[in-house]
Amino acid sequence: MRAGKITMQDVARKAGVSIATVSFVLNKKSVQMAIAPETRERVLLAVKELGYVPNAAGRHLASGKSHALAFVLPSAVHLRVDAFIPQILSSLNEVCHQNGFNLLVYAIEDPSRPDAYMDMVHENSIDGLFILNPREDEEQINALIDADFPVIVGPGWPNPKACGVGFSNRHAALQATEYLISEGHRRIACLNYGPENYLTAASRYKGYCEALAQADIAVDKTLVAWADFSHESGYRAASELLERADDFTAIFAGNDTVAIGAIAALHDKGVEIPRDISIVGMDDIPPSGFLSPALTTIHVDGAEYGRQAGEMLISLVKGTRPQPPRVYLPTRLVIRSSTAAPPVRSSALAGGRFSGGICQGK
Amino acid sequence: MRAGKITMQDVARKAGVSIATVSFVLNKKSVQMAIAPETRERVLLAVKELGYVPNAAGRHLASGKSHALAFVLPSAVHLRVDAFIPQILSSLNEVCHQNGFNLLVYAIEDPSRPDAYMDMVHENSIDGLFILNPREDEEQINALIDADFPVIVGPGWPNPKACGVGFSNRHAALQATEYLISEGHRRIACLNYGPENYLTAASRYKGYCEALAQADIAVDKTLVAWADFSHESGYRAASELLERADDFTAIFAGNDTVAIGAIAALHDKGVEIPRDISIVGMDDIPPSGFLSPALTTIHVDGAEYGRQAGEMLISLVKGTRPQPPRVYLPTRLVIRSSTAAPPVRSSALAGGRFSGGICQGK
DNA sequence: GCACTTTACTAAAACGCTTAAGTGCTGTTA
DNA sequence: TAACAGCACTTAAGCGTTTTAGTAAAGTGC
Repeated sequence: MRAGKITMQDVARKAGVSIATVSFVLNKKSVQMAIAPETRERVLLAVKELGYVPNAAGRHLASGKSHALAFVLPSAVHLRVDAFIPQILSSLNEVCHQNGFNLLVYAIEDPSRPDAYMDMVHENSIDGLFILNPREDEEQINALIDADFPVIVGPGWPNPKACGVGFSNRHAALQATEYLISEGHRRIACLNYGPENYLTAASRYKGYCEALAQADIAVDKTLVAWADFSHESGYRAASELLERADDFTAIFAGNDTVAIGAIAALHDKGVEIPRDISIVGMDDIPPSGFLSPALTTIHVDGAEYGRQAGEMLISLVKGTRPQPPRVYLPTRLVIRSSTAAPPVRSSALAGGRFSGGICQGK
Repeated sequence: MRAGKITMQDVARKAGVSIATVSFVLNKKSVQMAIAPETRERVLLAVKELGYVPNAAGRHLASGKSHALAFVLPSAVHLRVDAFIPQILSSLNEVCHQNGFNLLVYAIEDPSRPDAYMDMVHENSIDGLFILNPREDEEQINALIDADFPVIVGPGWPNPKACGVGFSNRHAALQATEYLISEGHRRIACLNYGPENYLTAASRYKGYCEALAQADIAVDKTLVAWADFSHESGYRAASELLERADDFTAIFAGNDTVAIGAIAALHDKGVEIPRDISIVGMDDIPPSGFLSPALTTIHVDGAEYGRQAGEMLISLVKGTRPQPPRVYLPTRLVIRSSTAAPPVRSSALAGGRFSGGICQGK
């Protein structure tokens, strides 16, 4: 890169000490080695005057630590369209850099090689892994966890040694669907996001079914549609739903992104929201409060998600098991104006765009 | 991490060759060293049988190459709320991994240390840098470019040696504003995104001014508002605009994100879009086509943006100056339903300044 | 004042790879 | 047949750190 590379050797020479001393001064944490204050100052001065910056590769090789963490996403498409992810990424970025870690992003593109990111582990390019929404069949993940490689997964991951952050997708979907039921809806469609083998999507579907079961409503498969991650797919799935059935009064959407697509579809078909059909989403992505109608949804704090994941992972990398090892973030219902009682009874219920109105704790 | 680390030494022993031979076999590009096919097979077999994966730190130290590229964002807030960025990130992710590079993300959080990412360069943690929307006053960037460190900036970067991808913000804003003018609007408000010293926001503002000038319309500062990056700020700025003036018939929004906020504000004030006020955004983020009304905007291919930036950067890292070194991506106007001709009024026929305010209420 | 700990350092061995320079070969050419 | 070139390797010198083991000098206990 730059012509005259400054190494520890240069600093040592300038300060009149050995490179070991420079190293000890720079890694102050190493208390086992006493350094005279006067020497320390001399070294620090030399560092400043020469503009020395430690070389990452040398440090990496000698210490075995890369000072890098990876954020693994289950799908590149998901990253491209879902506004929930950038919030996680943004706070993860903050936590990492504040703690001196670099942040690698790895979005899986090739579904036939879902664990290609493992190379980063085997190459020793990273010190830890935060895997968003892993599929349960990834045996490699358990191998890593069992080998004490720092990994953060979801809190429901079926390995007692695992550490995780997240929220209960099942419970959140239950909350959303229960709310629709409490408003008087009985014919509630379900618009899933992501393929059926996508664990979070499946959990949300499970929550939907559970809510219906609690209210003694049978799940009607003609009211269940599977979108993928995009707005387009939400639009398409909602259109299909409207063609298949004309008697549902509400839609539970697996996330806000497909909900936005669905709203557009309903709008184009002349359906008025919430007068004719109510819709509730999930995630409370940034635009949700600014739609017309503003979207009723389940709020999850994406920034907190990223922050906690980052902090847990860093603690794991430093050798401390985070306490508690599994964190379920609270989710809360935010009632805005995309939901109301079904057509038979008319009632207006709307919340503000910013506050989101009524909160129902978890 | 894993207990029994396999090194080149192990592979060499197993194949009955020296570690240099293993290295030459693995880095097939190095044609300068001839290897007998039979030996090559033996080495490859040993690699496979032992499950050898090269160690990133060793390779990095010896070669001076980190095999990592960094994507630098000017603001963490921008990342958090702007849906345009994930599209760039997603395709950048793809290009990087296909070419054997890791992708680091660095969003600047602390505006007082805007060049903190430079540490990654000086530490030699990265082989190249893609800086999205850098501020022109970052002298460090020119220092890097002059020192032949691989950097991709915007195509308008004022350094003849610089390589860049992007699109003309000025021209795109011009396109958008010209369209409003061609529809008959004369009183056009401008809702900038980002602070005034944010280069892209300033360029878009410039394009707006230019379009007005071409049509002999004076820029009226009471019709110019500065939001930041978020939907909220767009909402607030549009509200202020409505309070300050009641005679504008269109809004040019600096990006779709603030446009979404503005639409919500107009909606809440009882303004109907596009009947009372037209609005045009910029970027064509994924939800824009699914809003009600669907947003007229300037389309930019975010995925192509990321892909080209990635490819150019990789070519630079490999020592080849990309041809052409500066790419302006096309932008095109996408007309949806948030724009129309201004409300018909007698004074509209006269042209010039309007005396009568338009009916904005109901 | 002798053995001892403590203090403040240094020497040098890793860490795992790349790569320039060298080493025997066999085959070719003058 | 000597000189040389090409082939298929190996040797070994780094790359820039960290860290263990060691050492000289000063301090402490009795």
